[in-house]
Amino acid sequence: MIVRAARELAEAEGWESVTTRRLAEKVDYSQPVLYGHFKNMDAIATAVALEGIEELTTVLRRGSAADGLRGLANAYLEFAEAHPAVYDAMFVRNTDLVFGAAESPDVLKDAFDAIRATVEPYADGDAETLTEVFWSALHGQATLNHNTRLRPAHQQARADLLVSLLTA
Amino acid sequence: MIVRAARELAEAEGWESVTTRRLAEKVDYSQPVLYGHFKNMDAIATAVALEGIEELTTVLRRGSAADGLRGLANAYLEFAEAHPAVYDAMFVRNTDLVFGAAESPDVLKDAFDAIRATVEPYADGDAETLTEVFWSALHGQATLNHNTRLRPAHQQARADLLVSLLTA
DNA sequence: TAGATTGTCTAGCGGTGCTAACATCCGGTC
DNA sequence: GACCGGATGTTAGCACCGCTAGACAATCTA
Repeated sequence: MIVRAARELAEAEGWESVTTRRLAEKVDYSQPVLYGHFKNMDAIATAVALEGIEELTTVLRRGSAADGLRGLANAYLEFAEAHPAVYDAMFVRNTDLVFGAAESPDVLKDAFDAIRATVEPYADGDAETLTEVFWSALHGQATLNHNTRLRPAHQQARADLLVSLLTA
Repeated sequence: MIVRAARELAEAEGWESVTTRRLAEKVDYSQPVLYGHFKNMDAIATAVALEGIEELTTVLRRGSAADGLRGLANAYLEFAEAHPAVYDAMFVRNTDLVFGAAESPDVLKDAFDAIRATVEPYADGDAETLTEVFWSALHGQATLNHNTRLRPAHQQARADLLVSLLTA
């Protein structure tokens, strides 16, 4: 319930508006109650991030099932554009989530595996590295799209060109 | 002088530690003096960003002169790693800088041109889009490297693989 | 010399994350 | 049925934040 409120508020007004007081008001409790459920404010954002990663994994699987690498890329970029605040919590804001390690939460590994499964056929030996490169490229496009540091009209062209670099 | 202090403080302790009070103390003035020189806190970060973009442009030119596309990529990633706070101000934090438009500051256009000049020979027609894609890919690697969301030991392998995708 | 301008200060507003101290209810025990 | 302890909630407050109003001194201009 707290997590849902945080997500809605972040998506509506950005994370800088997600304060403990406003969150408490939204869930109709007093402020210190939040600290009974979460260690601090960042832990709430982390919970939103984990939720988002699970959702991303399913849309990636669906996208790549429908249209391979191109479907994967489009699904990724569409998710980032549709849920920018959640995406921020996942991959931009600092969290204490541990990525790419044995002790990482399973949802993180699942998301990474979803990408790797689709990228693997195009790898020349080192699938792990190509997965990281492809993911990074998508992540770069997602974040730079978001704050209009790239030409908005050419988003699909960029996605297509990235895919063609791997498939060519 | 304010800009230098902000940059040093951000690089030493992160932007969340760059407060008007600490900044004022560092330059040995009282807090309101800052607002005589800058509209607000974000404007100070923007000034740091512009400084950083100029520096990035020169290291990119030097890198690509020495080693072409590979030199460009390495120069970019090394700059981001060496000056993470400045890089944040440039491309991660929200600024009111306008990218990719006619009214953009010249330093922004120069930086983009530095990348395009090196990428262009590998473009199949649309150099502008390939430049955006390549830049996005570098940016993604830089940011995901930074908060250890990729395997630290494989940084060079990722850069090389990205370059090989264009040159192959 | 009188007045305007410039530069800097102290003080304070409303907001932030977070915590200590106190109230209140609710389930289990004699 | 009386009592007690642990949840679960509260109010109040700390130290900090960005930012601004108003007072004051120094300097420049006429």
